Amino acid sequence: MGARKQGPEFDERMQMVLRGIIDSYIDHSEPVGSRTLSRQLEVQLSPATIRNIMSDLSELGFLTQPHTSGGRIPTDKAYRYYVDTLVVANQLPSHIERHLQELSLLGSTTPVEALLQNTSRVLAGLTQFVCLVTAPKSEVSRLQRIEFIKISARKILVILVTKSGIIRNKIIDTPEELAQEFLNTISAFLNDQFRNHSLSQIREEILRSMVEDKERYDQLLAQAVRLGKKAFEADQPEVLYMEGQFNLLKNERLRDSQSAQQLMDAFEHKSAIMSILDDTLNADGVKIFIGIENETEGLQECSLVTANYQNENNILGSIGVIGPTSMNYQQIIPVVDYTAKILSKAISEQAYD
Amino acid sequence: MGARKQGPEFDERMQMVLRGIIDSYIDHSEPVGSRTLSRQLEVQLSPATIRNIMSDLSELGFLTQPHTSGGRIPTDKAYRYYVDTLVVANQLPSHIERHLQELSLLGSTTPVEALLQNTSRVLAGLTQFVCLVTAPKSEVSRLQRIEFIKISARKILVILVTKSGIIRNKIIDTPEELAQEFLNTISAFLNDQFRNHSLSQIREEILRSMVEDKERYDQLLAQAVRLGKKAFEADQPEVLYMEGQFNLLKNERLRDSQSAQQLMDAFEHKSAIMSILDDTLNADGVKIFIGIENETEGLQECSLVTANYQNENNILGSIGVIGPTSMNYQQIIPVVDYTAKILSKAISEQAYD
DNA sequence: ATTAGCACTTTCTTGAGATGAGTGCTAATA
DNA sequence: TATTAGCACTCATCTCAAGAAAGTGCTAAT
Repeated sequence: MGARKQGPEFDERMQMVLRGIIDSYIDHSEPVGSRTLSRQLEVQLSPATIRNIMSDLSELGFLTQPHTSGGRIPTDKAYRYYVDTLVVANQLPSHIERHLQELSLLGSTTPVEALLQNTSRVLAGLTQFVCLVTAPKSEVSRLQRIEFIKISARKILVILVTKSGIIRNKIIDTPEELAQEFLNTISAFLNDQFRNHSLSQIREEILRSMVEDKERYDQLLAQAVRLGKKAFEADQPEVLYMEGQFNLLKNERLRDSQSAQQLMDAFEHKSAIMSILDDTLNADGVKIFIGIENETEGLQECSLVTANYQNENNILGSIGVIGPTSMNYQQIIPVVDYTAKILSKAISEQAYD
Repeated sequence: MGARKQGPEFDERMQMVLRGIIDSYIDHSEPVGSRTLSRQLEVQLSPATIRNIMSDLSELGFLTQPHTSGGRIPTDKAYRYYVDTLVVANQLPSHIERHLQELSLLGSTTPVEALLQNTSRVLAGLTQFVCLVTAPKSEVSRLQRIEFIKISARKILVILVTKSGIIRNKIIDTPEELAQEFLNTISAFLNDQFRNHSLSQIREEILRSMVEDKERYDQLLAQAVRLGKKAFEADQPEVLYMEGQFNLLKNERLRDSQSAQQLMDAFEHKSAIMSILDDTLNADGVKIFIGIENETEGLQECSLVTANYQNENNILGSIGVIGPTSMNYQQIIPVVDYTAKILSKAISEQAYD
């Protein structure tokens, strides 16, 4: 004991053992013991040696023992190390690639909403986990067209089309009746003024002009700004497509009533999940959250693998997969990555110019 | 034996016992035996007598025994008899009534879609079962307004607003570029022609005029019919709002992996469930499907309680609750009934005139 | 017609081995 | 000095038997 300076050192053989344990646990979902591992490893190591190494790994916090005997399982820290340095992402199997490419064949009249939902569904089916897709953020979506349609005396339907292909409907009340003619003038004005601006930008500009131009309003401008304000108000919650919640119930580990309940509760709080995804929006490539790294209650026995999708101009939203921490990262990572790329491509082609 | 003519007769006491068993089973979800029941029943009957009656009820197909001993449970037939003749629907508890009334306070700018989804969510929360709400059938929905918006050279956004408040967006391709001016003329024409007609009616009329007027088309009419055909085509699947799928997992009986899996599979096939709901559209009041009466695979250990909602003119769609066959019908029936009425009221107020 | 009594079933629970996989430690080995 | 064999020990799981609880059908008494 006194000979060592600061706990066991982390050499190559330790890596091998750790990788072996994680691989085995990912495959079989069962604690792995020294004897079993000794048989599986390519390098010849006796169970006793492996036990020593395992003991060191436990001390370093990479392994735990569910029971005093009965093998060890990787900790979240181990998975983190695994995905950061050990894992080499697999080649994407061709049948999966083909499957995903169908998404991009959906045809140009498919609404973006359907495209997103389909992506979510396909990805959930392929991974057999829970799949998430956020709709393009209205923050960055640029205005393609806005239109007002009078549907009754004091109700106006607002149609808002963004460059990224999102179509939003909204009904607004007006204090007095406005003629359709007049509405057309206003929408023409707004289109002219704000086309290609991002929605959040537009909101700001409208607010600003309400303050600045307060006195020198003419009738039209006043109405335009007033309607515009209502029309662009971000009062609808952002949309999150979620599919395959039931897949997780197939997982033994997560099925005991307590975890299951927690999970389902977590899924009901879409806003919490959405905010995690939003936090990844500036990151590039695939990002992974393992176990306790997820702050959301109920997801702490799960891992989340996310990636962003984008058009030529902006990062629009993100996709994600939630599965057990012992998911097969080697497979999932390239699948998520590729899906994001396919979706980016599809949504770019969809965009209106 | 020889004395009785055709099996046991069904007298009042038998009814009492049957009701007692069902009530008890609904409460505790556990097979009920003669001794237990004897203690619970108001009328004094010895366990032995009850055993005799139970034996008769078994013979008549109202009870089964999961094991040779260990009490009996009601069959689907028993539940059917129960809801048909024994059950007296409870008064709606006031806290539930209050809860539901909030739905009608959602304000007139709430899109109908949000109203439906909210209804589904609230009902799922109240019942702790799965709740379904179908969107108003396009068959019966009457046209309020149609509008074409050109969003790129060969793409047109169709906005279709129905009297019942549904707003549908759709993108159609056109072979040649059409000016917005021209589109306005066409939508004016279509609005004039078809306002207040039901969508299915419109579809028919368009098809008819395509055949009849084949030669004497003028340019405008031809385009109007062509665009109208695409715009009114029923190519989007009808929408079904489903909430609370996870609630069923709380139910012991349905949680074993097999049933759970089947259930989840059933929920994935929304179209099948939708068609059940559609079949109830001409029925009045609350309708109940018990266990094997559900033809849909996977729902055969569940009961479905449905009711329709409507506006002044038409039955629009239906709502439903799916729970275990041993659900508390006395409570659920009035809840579903009342919810349908609230929804009818809310949606009528929403309608555009 | 109803009920008490009784023998018999069946499930569930409990506790006592037996089994198997794994562990830590020590001493022997290369 | 690093590795390995050996050994005693731990723990979860399986099996089995025995007993308790609850229920059933049948028969005979009321």
